[in-house]
Amino acid sequence: MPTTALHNDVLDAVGRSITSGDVPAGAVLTLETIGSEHGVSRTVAREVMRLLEGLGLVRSRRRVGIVVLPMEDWNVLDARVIRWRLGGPGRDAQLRTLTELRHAVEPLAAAGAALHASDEVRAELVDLAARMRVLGVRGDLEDFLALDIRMHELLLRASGNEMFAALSGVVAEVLAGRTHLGLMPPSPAAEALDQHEAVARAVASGDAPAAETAMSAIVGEVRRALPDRPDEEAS
Amino acid sequence: MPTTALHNDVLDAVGRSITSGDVPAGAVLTLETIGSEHGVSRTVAREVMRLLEGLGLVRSRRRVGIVVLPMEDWNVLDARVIRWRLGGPGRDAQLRTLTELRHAVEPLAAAGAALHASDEVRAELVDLAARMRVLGVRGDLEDFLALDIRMHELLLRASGNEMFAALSGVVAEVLAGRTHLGLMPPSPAAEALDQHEAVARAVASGDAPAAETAMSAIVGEVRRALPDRPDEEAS
DNA sequence: ATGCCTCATTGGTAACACCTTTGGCAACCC
DNA sequence: GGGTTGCCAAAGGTGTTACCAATGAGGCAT
Repeated sequence: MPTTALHNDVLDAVGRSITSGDVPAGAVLTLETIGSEHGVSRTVAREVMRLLEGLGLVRSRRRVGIVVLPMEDWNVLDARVIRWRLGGPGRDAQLRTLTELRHAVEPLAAAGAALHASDEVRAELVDLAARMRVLGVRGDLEDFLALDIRMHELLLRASGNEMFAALSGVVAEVLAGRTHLGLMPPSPAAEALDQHEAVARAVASGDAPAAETAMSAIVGEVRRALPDRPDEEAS
Repeated sequence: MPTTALHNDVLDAVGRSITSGDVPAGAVLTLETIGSEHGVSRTVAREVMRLLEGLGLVRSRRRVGIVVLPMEDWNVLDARVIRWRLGGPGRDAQLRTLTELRHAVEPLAAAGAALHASDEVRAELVDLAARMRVLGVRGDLEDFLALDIRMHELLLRASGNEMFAALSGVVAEVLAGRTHLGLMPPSPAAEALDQHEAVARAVASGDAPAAETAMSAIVGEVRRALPDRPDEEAS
């Protein structure tokens, strides 16, 4: 809860209604309707609108109102937009594109971590991988998830690239969404546990290429486990 | 020019002063100072502050004011933040991290384009690569840049992943920054021209792995050409 | 068609009341 | 005396209302 509840509530409500497609592109809102719809004054409706404009969801034009923009204009990399879309009807497609993004970024981030991580981080990664194995074989999905998130976050933050680090929240949300949506097997695949340990070992020993390939295997596996896109070649 | 000039001017000014480190983390502003500093009312100062808050640059707290946040909290993937940082003193480091991001994303995007691009896009890519060779050997950097940007933008947009597509503006800015900052040889390397043609051919023929490796070569080459990282924080 | 007018709606300002938090100050207890 | 507690006042964001300016879409008249 960064700011006050008021703005966030209205922002969330309007943002969700747009990203869900409930209010389609081309639709026109006015400050008046936004305000009265949510019981706030025109001033805060304007601030909310500014935020939405900053996210590329709408564009305000004089005399006409606040027009909803098509998806091409959205800041789809923004954490709020991602969260809204993950909560809406496009959830599956969103998970797919995010997983592809992970596939692009996380291997390189792991390689970077192998080069730049502090000794503390290297040690924690090894520890995390070991504990993940324990929880994994036990089938304790919820606690496993927490460690999984922690591990990926650590790697991204230690990558030496703040662009990658900025994606750690997104990755966390993808991981959480995956297990809470029942897209995980009852107990993580042994291969996944192996690969997590491989990444931790590679980072700990500063072997960037090994970290990259191991991480690539992790994400690639997940990607394959996801519902295939309609027109993609059947694997 | 998304919104009105007024907001953008103030937003740019304050955003730049923060991202440049001119106003350090922990510094405290007030709506009053922002407003009077830039000759605007408190209301628009508040809207600007909300935007900055949305970008993770500041956080407003009652009774204390608007505190500048450390870089870890910034939305470094936002186009505005990137633009500000590219114009500031951290430009070189920013170019490095962005190039790493390109290295992560563009090969996968090219592979995606090989699978999903329309026939028109495939044809345009081949045409672009051919014209790039002509301009490249001629040493016409400015026109070459335009085609280069167009080609990368096309690939990202055709990748079938809106996350990748959302990065096309960023890539364009990196490419432009690179040539305008004199980081390009007087005439593009022959190998780069070859690889661009290879990408175009691979996408045209639907060969995703070839497109991926060729694009990886393009970005990897650029990455190597960049000044090696100067041990992070050397002022 | 062309040009002008109207008016809805955003852009921007000002003044106000409210609420939260901070920091000081004093009282109080050990 | 020193530290804890409690109260108070001011600072500054939060939210509202009222008001006017600018603008551009659509209609109307020529």
